Amino acid sequence: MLNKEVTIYDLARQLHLSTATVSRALNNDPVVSRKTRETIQDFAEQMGYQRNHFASHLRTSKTFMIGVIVHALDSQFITSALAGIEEVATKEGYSPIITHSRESYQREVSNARNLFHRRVDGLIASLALDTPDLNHFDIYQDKGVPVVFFDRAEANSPYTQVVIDNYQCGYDATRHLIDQGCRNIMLVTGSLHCHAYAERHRGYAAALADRGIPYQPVLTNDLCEAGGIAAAMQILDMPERPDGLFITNDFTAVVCMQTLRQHGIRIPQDIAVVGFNDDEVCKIVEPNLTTIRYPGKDMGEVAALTLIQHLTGASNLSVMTKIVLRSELVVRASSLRKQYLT
Amino acid sequence: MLNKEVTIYDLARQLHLSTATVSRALNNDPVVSRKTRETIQDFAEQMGYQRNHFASHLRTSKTFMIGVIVHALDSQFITSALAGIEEVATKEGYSPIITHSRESYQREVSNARNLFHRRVDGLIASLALDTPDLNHFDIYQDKGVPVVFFDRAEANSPYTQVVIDNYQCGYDATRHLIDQGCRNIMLVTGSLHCHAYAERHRGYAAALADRGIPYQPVLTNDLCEAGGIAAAMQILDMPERPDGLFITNDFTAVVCMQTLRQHGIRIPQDIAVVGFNDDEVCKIVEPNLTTIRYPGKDMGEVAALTLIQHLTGASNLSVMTKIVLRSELVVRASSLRKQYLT
DNA sequence: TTGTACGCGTTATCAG
DNA sequence: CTGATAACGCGTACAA
Repeated sequence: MLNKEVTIYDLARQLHLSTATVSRALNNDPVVSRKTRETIQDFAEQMGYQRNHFASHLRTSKTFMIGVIVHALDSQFITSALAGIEEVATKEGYSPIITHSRESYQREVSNARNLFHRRVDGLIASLALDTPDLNHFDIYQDKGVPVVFFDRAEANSPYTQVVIDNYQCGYDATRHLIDQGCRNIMLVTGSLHCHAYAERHRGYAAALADRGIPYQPVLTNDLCEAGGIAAAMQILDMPERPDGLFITNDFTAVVCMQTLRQHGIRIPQDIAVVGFNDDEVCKIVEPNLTTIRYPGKDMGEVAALTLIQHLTGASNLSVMTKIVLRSELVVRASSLRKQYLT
Repeated sequence: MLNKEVTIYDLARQLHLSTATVSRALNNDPVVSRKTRETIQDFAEQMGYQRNHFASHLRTSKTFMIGVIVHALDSQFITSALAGIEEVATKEGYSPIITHSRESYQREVSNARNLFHRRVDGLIASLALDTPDLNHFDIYQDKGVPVVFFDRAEANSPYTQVVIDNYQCGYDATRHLIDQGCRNIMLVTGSLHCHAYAERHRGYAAALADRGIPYQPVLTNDLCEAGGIAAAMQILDMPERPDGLFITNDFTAVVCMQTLRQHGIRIPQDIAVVGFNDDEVCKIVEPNLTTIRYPGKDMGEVAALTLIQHLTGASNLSVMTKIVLRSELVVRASSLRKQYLT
């Protein structure tokens, strides 16, 4: 149990070499003769030597840890992104420390501090809904620890962001509904203080304006199960119901759609629906949900790779302000209303 | 950018005290006079001092990091468990390092090594499907680093496990199908080498035996989307189709069910279906899926709490071999076949 | 190509 | 109650 750890001292002593040589050999420093290097490496292996990262990092101040802050864990998009981050990071010899703000600015701040405390080499973050500013990342900026935002980022910040073109997505989704004959299209989305949602909203409004279609007041809510039901109930209560819905979250869209159907609304004949993310549930719900494909895994991979390449000096984050990934409209039955029009 | 870190030396020098006193004060050691302690703490705060965990842990060999190995990230059950782990760990001052074996024994081994390397204070793990033994955890055992398994654990191991009663779940699900008039019940599940699946299978067989119903050959597959489709196709090809299906994964069950329906099978009239996990999709698919509720978040919380209490000495893992959480059958439309029987 | 010796920031031991 | 000092294990000038 309390087996003393094997250290480079032990190796050095038993091999009648100096710790310096051992250290160099273990780091594969070519300055050490190939033969000596191999002898040392083999012996280390055999002795069950394991580098003590703490001592090592105390010297080098590199931790090979990457901090991650996500705003949620119950979203398929986010967990895909995490899978991407984990995969790339592990391959490159970094370990991600994942924290979770649960959409709380306060927890986001404390996570940021905590990770900084732990001396992560870099940070990947997606903002909480109510995050008003980026001041809690100043410590990173000040100390030159790179930060990459993904998904939820602020518009103008000195940090690199990996995102999709939310404006275009909003435009495309809305345009598609218009093309399907909708003239009274309602947007159900998250807080417009969040830049991503604001952009989708801007795209929505632009698509309407381009066709001279009147703008509808927007419904904002938490985009959870309750939000979907609430949206449906509000729509049912409206004197003049919309004929198209663009809901910027698949799960909420699905719940909303089902609630509407339970009250006799036909999808897509009465109301066409478009979601956002392309979660698996889109292909399960009846009718299958039209949505925007949002490549979570790719986004995680790109964010991690970008950060790590910066850390290894292979590239430089400061020249890149924004990386935009491909996203696209995926048309399924829930929005194909045109065929039913007389 | 290259602001030199504030260290206890800086504090000591400026306060005309020794580093020993400063260190003690920062750890709130009551041996230091209250007044001195406060002076030091205030000054540290004001100077923006931050403890260097690496130096500290080099001395104490405590890292306040918990390793986590999961077999998947694309499962709602697992991400709920992760949320539970993250929440408890953070509250207790620990940071989880999450790794992902993607159902690969090899990656599980390398994750285990890597986390051990990083000197985590403890480990929480759920095994990959094809993990043949627990030898890769011997290093933890040898060094006295506690390990807790959850969800996927081995039957007889010296490690504490947090699980549900998979035998009982299998029994209850099967019994329910029998009660609904099914007499030809097929089990679709993951590899029976995995203890959890083996237990569900044992429960299934026992329920059949108790009622003298013939046992059906079991269909095992990867319990993914393709697995659901494959299972459906096999069933469609059978000369004598089952009238009940117990599929030990909701998503697979849903896909299977939909494929069957596309081929004219009525659910539950022709075939009643029961899933496993109680993912959100159960309430979205038509008909709603009967399933076993598997409390992911609770399981994560319990696993983390158990581990941390052991670490803090508040309890002792070695006396607990197994913690069984509550699980239950949730009946929905997909299995209510009795009403249709003449 | 290898060795010597010091420093990284803390905590622990011992002595005051 | 406080101080001096030796570890902890590693990496790296500098010297040989």
